[in-house]
Amino acid sequence: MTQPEARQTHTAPAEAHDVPADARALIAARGGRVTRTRVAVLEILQASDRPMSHDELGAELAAADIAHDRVTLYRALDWLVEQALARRIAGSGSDRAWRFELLRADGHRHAHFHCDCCGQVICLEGLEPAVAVALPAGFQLERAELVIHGACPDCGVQRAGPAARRRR
Amino acid sequence: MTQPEARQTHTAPAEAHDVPADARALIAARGGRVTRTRVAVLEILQASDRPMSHDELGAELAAADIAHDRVTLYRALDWLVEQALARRIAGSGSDRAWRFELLRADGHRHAHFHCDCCGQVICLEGLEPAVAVALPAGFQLERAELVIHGACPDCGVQRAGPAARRRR
DNA sequence: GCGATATTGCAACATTGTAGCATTTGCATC
DNA sequence: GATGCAAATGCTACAATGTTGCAATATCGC
Repeated sequence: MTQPEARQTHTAPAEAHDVPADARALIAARGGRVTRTRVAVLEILQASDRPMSHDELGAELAAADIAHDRVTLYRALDWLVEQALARRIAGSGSDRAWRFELLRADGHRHAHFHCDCCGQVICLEGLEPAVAVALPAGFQLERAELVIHGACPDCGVQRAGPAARRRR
Repeated sequence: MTQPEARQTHTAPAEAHDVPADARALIAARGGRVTRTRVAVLEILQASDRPMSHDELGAELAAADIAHDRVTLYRALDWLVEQALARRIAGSGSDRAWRFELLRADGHRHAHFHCDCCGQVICLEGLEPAVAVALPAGFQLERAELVIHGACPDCGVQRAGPAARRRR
């Protein structure tokens, strides 16, 4: 998994009040048990500005020296989604893994940018899928997912030829 | 696999002009060998009005009594995509399989509707993702994928309670 | 019909996710 | 601080979806 390990993430104790709310409190408030993995996962997501995959989360946990099991991680994420603390977005591109991002209280929705080059997914804050579209009769709209594909700033510059764009 | 040559597979002369172009000709024109699986896959896609997954294609092939291998099917589809005869769209929802649809010569793009109930994907012809959006500096747009989630006409009516909407 | 080589078909493996179940842990209570 | 019990964990297995390598086969130009 081409992942340059450890991105900006990590919440140093000093900046604990930067995050929306205390992870432990959020978990406890929902009647869930405050466990190692849940707290860590929630904190990592709070510190991240883009959706993360199981794999990336796992790497972060490992980097932080937090013992965890693959299945437990899946279950912790499932729980967060179930409790409406996070939301699951479909992997776009050839990367068929789920990604997770914190759900904002304001129900804010935004589009995502998928870099076909490095596979990274980035939130496009200012871009709300304006789908007041007229669906054919009978279809019930629940939500719209908009994914923009292309090259991110990092990849855009070093992109040499079309061969570099093999699907990923 | 005793194949009585000149198998005249489908393509009943009468409906030959229904399909965009003869599958065999399309394949040959691109320098590819005209093989059982490629022709059949292309014809099935031509006859379908919605993107199909490997699985669905495989079922169609089986139904038409066309011997095929799982890997061969994958490769035939890869080839079609490579030759710009088809395009691959990411499975949305929890269904992480690719789906394929014929690429129209006019480069027409449209959005897709994913039924969260039955998992079916349908083309929304009249709906082109209007993403003349202003991407942040540095991002290069290549294409936009718009997926509308909800319930299709078939599922919409019989949808009883919220329990029926478990992710799928 | 023949030969070169593009495709196939098979088996093995990779990735991502789930299910079942015994063991451990968090936490309310004593 | 000790205790009990359900909630979580951490295994191991398994399922779904793809991919890779390679020998056997079928296409197609001659």
